[in-house]
Amino acid sequence: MSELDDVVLARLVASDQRYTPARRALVAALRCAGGPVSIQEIQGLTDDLPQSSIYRNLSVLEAAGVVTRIVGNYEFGRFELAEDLIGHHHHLLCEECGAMLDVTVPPAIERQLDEALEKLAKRSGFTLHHHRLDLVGRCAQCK
Amino acid sequence: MSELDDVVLARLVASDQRYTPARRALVAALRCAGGPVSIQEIQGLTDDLPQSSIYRNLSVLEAAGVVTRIVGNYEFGRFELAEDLIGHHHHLLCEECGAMLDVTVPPAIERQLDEALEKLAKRSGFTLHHHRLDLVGRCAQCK
DNA sequence: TTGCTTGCAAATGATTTGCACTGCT
DNA sequence: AGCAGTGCAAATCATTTGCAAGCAA
Repeated sequence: MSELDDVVLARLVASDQRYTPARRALVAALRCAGGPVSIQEIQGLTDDLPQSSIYRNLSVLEAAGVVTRIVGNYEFGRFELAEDLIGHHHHLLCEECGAMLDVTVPPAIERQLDEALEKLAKRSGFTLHHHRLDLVGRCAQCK
Repeated sequence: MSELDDVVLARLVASDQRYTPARRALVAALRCAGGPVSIQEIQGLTDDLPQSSIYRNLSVLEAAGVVTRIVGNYEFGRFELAEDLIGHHHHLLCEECGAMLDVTVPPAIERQLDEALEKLAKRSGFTLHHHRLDLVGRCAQCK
């Protein structure tokens, strides 16, 4: 049981939830993925959990703040571990095959961006919680 | 008939499509909206076009390069005029009410960002086409 | 007339939910 | 025993599509 598991367990307990085998399998699958994964990919990574269980347990994990659900371009939903577990990052999104990969922007850029966005948001009376940045293009395989 | 209509007409013709009243109504609705709008909002903005016509015509307009389809946070799809028609911009996204508003980032920031992202993309063997930046938070009304 | 467009209703596909059952505690 | 978690199948919701009728070139 790794450090990550400890944190996950703590958050589930805080939400009055158990850390069941199915949930462990989901967290393990998300951890080894290099980016947000779809339900189908999760089914491949785990031993064929039924879809409904995947959806239901991902909802529980999301409510506990362990998992984040995002949506790619068109397609369906994708899931990843929460940013405070794996660090702030962004995504490379392949227009050809729909793959999504994690990518980290240099802190200097990130900082400048945050400052600029904060000003912009304020100008619109907007309370900024966070930003989302995707790099859209074509991945190495689809070139 | 405005300048925008001329461009739209030209692109539709280039796609072997007509600029019908329904399509004009859609373009007009998208033009007066201050950001990407949902199908429901479009239904409110136009004189109750049937959903299927809205979807079908938006597809035609998207194929002609006039309209871009994006997807908000969870919810459903949203549509806006193509960036080359209304200019490069980003979105303010309200977590509370789901509203999406256009926002423009200062060119200086935009330029630095582009350079940094281009380097990052190259490092992953990725061909960068464009980027997408959303400011997520709470809008003035939902504060 | 010929073919694109329309509008309804039915089909699709991702996601959610009802319900009976299993397995912890 | 009591309650949360499971898995199937049915329901839901946005979106797409088939098809018959309308309209424009």
